[in-house]
Amino acid sequence: MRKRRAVQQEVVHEILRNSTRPLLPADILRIAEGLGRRLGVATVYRALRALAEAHEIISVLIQDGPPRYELVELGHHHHFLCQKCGTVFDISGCLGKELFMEMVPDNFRLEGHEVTLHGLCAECGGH
Amino acid sequence: MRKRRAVQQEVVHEILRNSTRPLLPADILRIAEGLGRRLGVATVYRALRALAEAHEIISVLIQDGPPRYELVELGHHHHFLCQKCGTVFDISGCLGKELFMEMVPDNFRLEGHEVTLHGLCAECGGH
DNA sequence: TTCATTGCAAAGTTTTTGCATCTTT
DNA sequence: AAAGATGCAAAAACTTTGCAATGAA
Repeated sequence: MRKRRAVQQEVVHEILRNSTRPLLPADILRIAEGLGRRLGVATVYRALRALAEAHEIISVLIQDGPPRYELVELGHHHHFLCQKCGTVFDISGCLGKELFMEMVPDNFRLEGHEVTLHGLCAECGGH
Repeated sequence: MRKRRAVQQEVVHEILRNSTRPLLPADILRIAEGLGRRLGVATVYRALRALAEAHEIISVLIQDGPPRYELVELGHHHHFLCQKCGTVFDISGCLGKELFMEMVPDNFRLEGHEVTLHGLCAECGGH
């Protein structure tokens, strides 16, 4: 595995490491700014692409929005989008790959799955 | 419900109706071209937005690509992305909302869910 | 005629790339 | 010095908007 010496790439990685939810490139820029680290947009996108290729992060696609990124080391989990406040929550726990096997057409090979739930979070009046 | 008189919007709707999988705006342009119907890009995007607002179509987000669109009338189902050829297949059948209930944090309200499977399709060597 | 729809081109967003400069080894 | 990382600005990809022309009622 390649060593990641690059200073700014490390900043991106660290920001993702300190987040409890998937982040947008713009979030990363903003957070870096707050930390006093100035990042160029290009650097953020390049770092995200490099990290994604190294399988250290994955992109999370949520309805009607650009991709967000989070660490692979968080492990397999899913997401919940609050339709009111727009927050994306990490959901721990997974029903298991086996369950999805039966959905796959014959002769297809299932490599993975993603589940995105949506509704209202507790804050926004879930109950 | 508003009547959709617009000719070109109807073309977009018809193209979606005749598709067995979710389409990209670019797919729609290309197919329309093949049908001898010339559509402006703007018209396609406007039609898609109008149809989406009328809840006649939904957007389907797949890893690493812009949104694709398909008819709501296809009913609740999920998708399979072939990682080799990039085709997105409609998967009939759903495990049922109940299964996902247990994944939702307390006090959240679950409104819906999406499942995206990925792997290899039969053509690409699933087995 | 009147008003919504359409196409084209301009403008907006978001992401990528070219290139000169700066770092790290 | 060599190789790679970075920032900036230009370019590219994708989507939306302004506006004059068109088409349906």
